[in-house]
Amino acid sequence: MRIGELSERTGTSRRLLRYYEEQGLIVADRAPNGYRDYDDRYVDRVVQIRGLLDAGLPTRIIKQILPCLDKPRAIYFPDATPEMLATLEHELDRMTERIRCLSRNRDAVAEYLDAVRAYDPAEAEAAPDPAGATPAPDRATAVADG
Amino acid sequence: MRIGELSERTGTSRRLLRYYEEQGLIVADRAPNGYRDYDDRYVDRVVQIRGLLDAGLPTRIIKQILPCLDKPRAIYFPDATPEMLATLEHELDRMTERIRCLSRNRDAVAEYLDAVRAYDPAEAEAAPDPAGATPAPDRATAVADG
DNA sequence: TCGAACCATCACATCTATGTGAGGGTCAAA
DNA sequence: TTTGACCCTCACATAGATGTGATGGTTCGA
Repeated sequence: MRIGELSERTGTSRRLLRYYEEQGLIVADRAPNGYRDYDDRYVDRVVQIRGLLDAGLPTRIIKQILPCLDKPRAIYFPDATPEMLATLEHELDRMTERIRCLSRNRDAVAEYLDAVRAYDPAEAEAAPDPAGATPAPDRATAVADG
Repeated sequence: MRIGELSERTGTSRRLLRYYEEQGLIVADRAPNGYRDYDDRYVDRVVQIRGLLDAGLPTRIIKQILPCLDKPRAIYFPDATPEMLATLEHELDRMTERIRCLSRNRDAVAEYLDAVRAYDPAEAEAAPDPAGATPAPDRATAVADG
């Protein structure tokens, strides 16, 4: 497929797809006319890249870990230089730490939202209504037990 | 404590501490001479901010979720505007997605590293040798993809 | 009293991931 | 042949997190 289709299927601008290529995250074949030509599996690959970027990893690290993610990976073993392995171990730790931090905070936010949902404004009669008069917020309805 | 000590205890530059304040993530008391004065609990607070930043959350979102993280939080319920709750729910989803993505990739990297560690070049000598011939090649070229 | 070590604000620089637009090819359909 | 929808490269712009330096005030010990 060409860059426009990949862009649509991944929700990623053409500009960024070219940028990822420039950063060495993806490599595109070229049609005789110079157009980039992408394999189907690039859809998943790009989505994965976007997820990692969104999670805070820089392209230079993503570039390092991407080769670990291909399934038949044994062929890469001889490629692994000691520095690269050290980088990977370090990034592994950082990812674990990120996950821990995110999980902790996500749980806290979830707990907060649960508590807010269980909070009945009728019980706090004099509660001010700062944003508007709508008494029923669209999504925040009773999830907790009544 | 003053900004220098907080900087040392959190491993965060003074510049960034002022930046976080500018972004509304922290609020410092001021001594009569104008110096910022921080409570002890700011150490944890700043570390938490750094963790969230590292995990890819922008300051504007961190600012929103930080109030959810204080333990005696009931007083915030009436403060929660519907838009803020919607933002939080959305961010909750994004955090969950980030965690999922990070976990998946971390596991893949860990699996890769385990495999590399278990990989004994001596065994590869007798085994089908995919690319290189010597036990310690500089860089073997990955042959067939797929 | 002096100098070192803090602190303040302000402004400019940098890096990374992105947007946007200019100037120009390719190609298929009207 | 023209038009419109693609594609190319190149270059400049922006936003967020961060570094660095200028300029000057405060504190404290020698």
